[in-house]
Amino acid sequence: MHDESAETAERRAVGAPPQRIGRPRSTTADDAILAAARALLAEGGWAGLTMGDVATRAGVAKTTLYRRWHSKHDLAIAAVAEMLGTLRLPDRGPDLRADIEDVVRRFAALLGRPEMRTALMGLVADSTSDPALRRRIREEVVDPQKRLVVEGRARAEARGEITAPGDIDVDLIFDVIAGTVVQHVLVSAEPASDNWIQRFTTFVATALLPHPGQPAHPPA
Amino acid sequence: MHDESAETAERRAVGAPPQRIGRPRSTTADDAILAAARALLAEGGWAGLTMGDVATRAGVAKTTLYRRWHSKHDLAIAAVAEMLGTLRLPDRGPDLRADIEDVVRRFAALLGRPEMRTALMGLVADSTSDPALRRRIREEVVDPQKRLVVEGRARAEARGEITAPGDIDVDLIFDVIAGTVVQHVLVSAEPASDNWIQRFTTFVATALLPHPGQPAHPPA
Amino acid sequence: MHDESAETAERRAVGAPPQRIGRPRSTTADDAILAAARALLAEGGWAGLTMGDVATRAGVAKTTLYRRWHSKHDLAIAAVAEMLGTLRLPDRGPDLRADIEDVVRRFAALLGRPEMRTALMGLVADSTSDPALRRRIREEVVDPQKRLVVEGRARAEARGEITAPGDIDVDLIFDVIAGTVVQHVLVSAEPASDNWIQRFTTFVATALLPHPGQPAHPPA
Amino acid sequence: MHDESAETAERRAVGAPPQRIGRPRSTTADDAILAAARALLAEGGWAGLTMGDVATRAGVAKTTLYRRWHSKHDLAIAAVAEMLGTLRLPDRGPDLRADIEDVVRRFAALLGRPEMRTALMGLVADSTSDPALRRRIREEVVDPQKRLVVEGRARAEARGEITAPGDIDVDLIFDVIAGTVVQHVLVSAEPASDNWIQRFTTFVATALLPHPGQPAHPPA
DNA sequence: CAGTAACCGAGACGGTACGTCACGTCTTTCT
DNA sequence: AGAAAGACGTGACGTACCGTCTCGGTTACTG
Repeated sequence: MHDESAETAERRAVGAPPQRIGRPRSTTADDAILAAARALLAEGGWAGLTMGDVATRAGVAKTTLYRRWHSKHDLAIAAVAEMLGTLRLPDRGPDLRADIEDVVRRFAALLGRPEMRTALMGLVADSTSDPALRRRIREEVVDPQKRLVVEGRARAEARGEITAPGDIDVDLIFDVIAGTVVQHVLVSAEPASDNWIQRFTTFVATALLPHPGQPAHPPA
Repeated sequence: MHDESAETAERRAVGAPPQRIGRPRSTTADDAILAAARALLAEGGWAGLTMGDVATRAGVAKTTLYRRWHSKHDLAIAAVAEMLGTLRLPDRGPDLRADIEDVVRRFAALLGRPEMRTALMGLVADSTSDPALRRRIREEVVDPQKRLVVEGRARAEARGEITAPGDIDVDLIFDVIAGTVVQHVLVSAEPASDNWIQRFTTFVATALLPHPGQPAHPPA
Repeated sequence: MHDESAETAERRAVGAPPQRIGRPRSTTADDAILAAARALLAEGGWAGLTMGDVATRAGVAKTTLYRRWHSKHDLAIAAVAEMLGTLRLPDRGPDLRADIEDVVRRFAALLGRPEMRTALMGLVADSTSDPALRRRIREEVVDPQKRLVVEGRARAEARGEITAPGDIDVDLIFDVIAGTVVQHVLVSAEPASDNWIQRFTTFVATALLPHPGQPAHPPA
Repeated sequence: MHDESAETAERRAVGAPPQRIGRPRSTTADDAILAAARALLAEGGWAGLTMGDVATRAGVAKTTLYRRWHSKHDLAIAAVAEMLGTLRLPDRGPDLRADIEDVVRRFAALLGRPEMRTALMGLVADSTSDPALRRRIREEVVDPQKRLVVEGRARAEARGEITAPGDIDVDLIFDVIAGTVVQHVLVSAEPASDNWIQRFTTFVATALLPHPGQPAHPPA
């Protein structure tokens, strides 16, 4: 996302000259820009995210914007990544099912925010014919979230719910959860009700822990 | 998709006068336009689908194009719907697992075509901030495919694999299959290998038919 | 203006078969079309004269319209010529000055009608880069009006106001009167008030009959 | 014609800061655009004046063009006004007749240029149904040329050819000269030959200075 | 009285220009 | 050297009108 400023932060951290020559970049601009971008995404969708409008609303020149992010895609990735970075598992969960339910609920809530779903789908759409963009999205947006599945697996193992880590296929579980929630919320366009979350959680938990005595589905 | 001509086709089906007054629309233009649209989608992605280019490549005036479809969205929906309409279950499947595997494989193959994934994601992206578009996509593109799940359930019941139709939640199963395949192929950007298809099929089948004696996952 | 029908009329006049084979043209359509054309010119100016709108308002198909006039220009010429054909000198005038004043007044009144000035200027504008159109306008619209000057000269000679016809240069007088009125009404955009008509008439009459004792201009 | 830049020029003239912030407008673009507009008018008439073609030929983007002039009309007015601004009376004329003859000759020469007559008539035509446009044409194109008549009258008075300024009605004389030349050159479509100029000059001079001893018309 | 030729309405068709908008770059002055 | 301002080239948008064409159907004269 950021290019030079990330580089700058790194240099600063290792003790290199902390200040490049010339006027330093405004520290407040970044936040103002991202906030403006999110607001415009929420209001006008992917097409409403206009570089000119972002600059105007952030009280910043277009030049400043492009100095930090090279394109609309870069800016959108930055905005999305920041929001996704806030996803967390709860501190304590009684069992795997509760952890699954929790992550489904949190992810669905995130997709309920218009700026999130708009940016995410806009990026995915453009990435279908742009391998470089697709790679960046995967690396900076998608893959970091797999930590949730990895952590859930570790907890399940610690609790003794599963015996071998191989019993849980992280990539597959992640695709099932993320894909299904996106499909339900954005394509089927139905709200992620408590009932739906219960049904989906049961579905996933049954696939992972197929205890025979458990009912397959709760009543809808 | 079509507006007036769809209405016409319907009228024709019920036996009303099949020919409206005035010069009839060119019968070849529709196919040429849809073919051109698909070609451009495959070559240039969602942004490459330009009304002017579609018209040029189809050997047709832009006005002709707009006479049939009111917008780029309408055109894309028509192109997508036509491609999706070809999805079929195989004539005979030995069991539910084979039917699941088959539909996953076919859907993944369809998403492997660039014109398909490009149009589908472009539409979904734009629909995130356009409820009317979202509704049309759901009605004309998504919902018709649920027939595959309904038919699979009917077969499973006929075979005695499930005892009550309520054991299979059509909407949920559909969202799981469609969402997961899309996420895997388009977002995670990994090919739908045979191995992956097997693992995912096992996952779904286990959730639906949680026989205790069956291993949860085949070796990756 | 009309092409085939003019030819038909000619044939009829010389006694040739008065009726071509096939269905004869609707006799009411011509008037309806010209009336519609004039109405649209008056309402929307030159740009408001749309072949499609003319057809719609006349309750006629565009085909019918183009069968009679080959282009928008042809149609406008027909509409203008019909209106100009109504210009007449009064039956009796006491002297040359009165005849001049009268023709100025009538021509100014005609140019006061929006459909007239709109069509006339639209045609002249397009004719500046279209010699064929310019020739047709001159022959069918402009030159026929010179009869007014010729007739005025004949009357003046009959009255003894001038001794030789060469004293009055028909083409020049026509250009002075027509051009000045157009310039005043359409370009300078001032109304052709009685006072202005008097001043202009005096100007022309003075140039033609330069009696020394007469004041050059009445008080404005 | 120009909107903001005209305002800027004015500010600059009174000594205010001559440079607004931001990138200044290209100084060469204006001339290139007006030259391209004149060339296209000369080649293709009023219909040949296409905003897209002007931009292409001027080596400029269409947006640049619309940033300076809001419409085809604005652009044409600018082009015409610039050409008309070059009209001058000769430094010294022996008498009123020579001044009249000179201005007629110069104006006829100007109308002989296709870009001039095309733009002028195109504007006048469109102005017949657009009062705002008509007003702008009068103010920016027509009225400034009345200075020629005013100056000619001042000279005639200085020479003693006329005793009172009221003997020459500026507006009327202007309409007569401008209107007649336009009518002759553009509508009657005859060249402004020396002979015609002499005859018309005599006509005007006779009306203004009706000396009895002078022959009314030279031999044609 | 059937043919037939030209008419009529409706409207689709290829083409061309319109004026607007967003992108991402460039060019200026100021800090 | 960063920042604000805004002009710049590019290219797509969806609309409107032109003049042509292609239908089904309607008159009249003609053989």
